[in-house]
Amino acid sequence: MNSPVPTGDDLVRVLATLSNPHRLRVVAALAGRRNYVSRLARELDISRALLQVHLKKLEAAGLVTSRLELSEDGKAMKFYEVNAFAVRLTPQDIVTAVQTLTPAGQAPADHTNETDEKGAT
Amino acid sequence: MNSPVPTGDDLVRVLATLSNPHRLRVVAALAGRRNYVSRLARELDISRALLQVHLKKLEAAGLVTSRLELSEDGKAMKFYEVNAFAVRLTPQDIVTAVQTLTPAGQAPADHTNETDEKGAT
DNA sequence: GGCACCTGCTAACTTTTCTTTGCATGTGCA
DNA sequence: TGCACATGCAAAGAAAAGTTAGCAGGTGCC
Repeated sequence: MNSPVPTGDDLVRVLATLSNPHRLRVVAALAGRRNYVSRLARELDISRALLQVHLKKLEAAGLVTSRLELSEDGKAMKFYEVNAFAVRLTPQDIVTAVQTLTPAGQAPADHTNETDEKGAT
Repeated sequence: MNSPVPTGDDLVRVLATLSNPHRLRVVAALAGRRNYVSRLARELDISRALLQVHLKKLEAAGLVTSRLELSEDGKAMKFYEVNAFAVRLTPQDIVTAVQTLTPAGQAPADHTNETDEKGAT
């Protein structure tokens, strides 16, 4: 894990991710039961391509997790499930979060491909 | 008030509003003490025009309130203060919120100019 | 082989959001 | 009058996000 306590940048990322109706619906759908991409797309009635993009964002924000599995008949299926999370948003929480916000103008670190680096700095 | 319980659309609006570093900083700054536009702009070191746009969004989302006041020396100053709010975000909360989401493709009602309509429907 | 499933990618387009620039108004004061 | 400080707004450009369309690959089965 990166940091046990979410930084301001993390918060921004999570909020940005959840501020989209499609993604909200995806999370809600997965909260019931895990599902694989094609089926979820049919159930939500959106294109698979579109769903894939949203799922990637959700995963990048750490809100869902994917797992590639092989069904009995040998087909590759990517299952997604929601991670447990709980964000509280009050003015005071924001005061705290802002303290760990990357200063304007700088890139807030890319959490896209981060398995688990352990730097010895 | 419109509805005591925030609808899914409200949630999306709030999250979209708070998913911006500038606006997060504004909320944090106002959480300490209320302030007027020009001064706040100087303190946050952003242009007044930019701040104004962000403040409008925050107000539209119901997160801050503005009040035009006249200083002792007669100058008009617009003070902003944060409203108390508390949003909880868990998968389960999202399941609930999604139930009151405007179906895709439709306009989610414009809360921009809403003083306090009381419809007799 | 042809069809029905599954995944993954990207180029291109549309839409939304963000930000700057510039000008308008008003006050008080030297 | 000219300067400092306050507000407000809109046009226009730049950047980011959302969406579609089309292609690739793979498996199993009739």
